[in-house]
Amino acid sequence: MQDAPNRPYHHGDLRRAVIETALDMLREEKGWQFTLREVARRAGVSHAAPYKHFPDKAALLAEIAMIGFDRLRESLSAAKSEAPKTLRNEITPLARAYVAFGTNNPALYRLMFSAEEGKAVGMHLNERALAVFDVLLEILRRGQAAGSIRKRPIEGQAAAAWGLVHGMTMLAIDGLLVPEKVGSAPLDAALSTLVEGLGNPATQH
Amino acid sequence: MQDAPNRPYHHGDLRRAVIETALDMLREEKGWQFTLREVARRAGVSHAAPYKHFPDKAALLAEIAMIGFDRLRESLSAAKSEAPKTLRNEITPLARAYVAFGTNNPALYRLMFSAEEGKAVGMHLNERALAVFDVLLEILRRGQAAGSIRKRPIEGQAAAAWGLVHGMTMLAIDGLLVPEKVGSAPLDAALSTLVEGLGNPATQH
DNA sequence: CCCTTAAGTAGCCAGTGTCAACAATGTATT
DNA sequence: AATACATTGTTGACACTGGCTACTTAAGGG
Repeated sequence: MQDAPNRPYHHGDLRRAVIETALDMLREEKGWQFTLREVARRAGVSHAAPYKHFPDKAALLAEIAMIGFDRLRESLSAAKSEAPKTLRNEITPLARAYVAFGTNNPALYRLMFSAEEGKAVGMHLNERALAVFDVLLEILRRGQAAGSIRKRPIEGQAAAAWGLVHGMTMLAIDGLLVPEKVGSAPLDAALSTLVEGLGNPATQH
Repeated sequence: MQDAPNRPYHHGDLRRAVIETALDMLREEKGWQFTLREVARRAGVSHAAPYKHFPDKAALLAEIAMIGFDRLRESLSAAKSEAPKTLRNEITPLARAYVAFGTNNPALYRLMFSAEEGKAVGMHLNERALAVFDVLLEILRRGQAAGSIRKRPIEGQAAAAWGLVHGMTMLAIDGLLVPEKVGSAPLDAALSTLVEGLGNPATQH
């Protein structure tokens, strides 16, 4: 990662580089220490350079969080297109993709739920975040229409699904899904319980 | 909250006072800013006084987290003794008590899952934390024995229940359970989905 | 009366966000 | 082509915070 010694004075595309570097850092997670100076250091640039592209730290973080939502939505959409078996069983790969995103980008996922000063609410009402939620709502809607999912208010079912995957993601990130407590395949177990809860009992699983 | 002007030089029971103050601070949540100096300030002592009772910040935090587990277990046990209707429906008040604990002590709850350097794992394998989990396991066990809960590996069912309540708690703490996304009574909806997933379909709900 | 304990005071040290002043580079205008 | 200007970097510093550590001072017990 040594910079070329004769790297040009002007980086060329620092804005993007800063964001990329920051995303990398958020993938590593070591202790949620995210400092602007460290970003600059890793980007091979002076500690004040990022200020030419972002007014302050919060602005960079906000932008990155939004990118996080985009990527999460992409992951979910990708997972959705596979496994077209039962509509009802489309929930499982979707949930798996969700948790995988979180465990693969632990600090980024935390940032997206940052809770710093209740700022998270604003982010989650942004259209890019709502688009993620829509992937879930859409599946539930179609499942209900096809009769594979219980007829209940979808927002409530969405709450259950979201709550479960968010919880499992957080527990996984924190390394708390240890066999001593939750057995050897906690995610499998939790997801099948979820599917039983959402699914229409009149249909076979 | 003014200190008596002629407060004695020796506090008398500062250790306990520090812990109490810290617990109060963790109940307020404002931005997860927990500094030793602030604790000392609120306890009305000098910023170095706590060091006579705790080797460092981490030690204080660890002790407080353990107290958190004790209190959570107490809350759950209290909720369990009420509502003795169906065994299966004992899950709901238990879950409600869990989420209530989290929302009432937001920063404390976060601390208990702190994830700082994977330190959370150790805490959660401590007997005082396992005691919390046992409340849940016990109910599931009895429910299975009575036939009101599906016969499945309990650790898996526990994973589902824990994941869901943890997720809902976190979302609630972060203020993300907004009607726009999850409707007006997300917790109710999520819990009934959970109960359907755990419950034995042969039994009426 | 001394000596241990528990408190207070002062300060070090390391980081961090941010800003201001300067330098290099690219771009536009004359 | 030459010069002015705007962009985008660099360097250095400031303010502040927060953990932690000496050293000093009060209180209380043998």
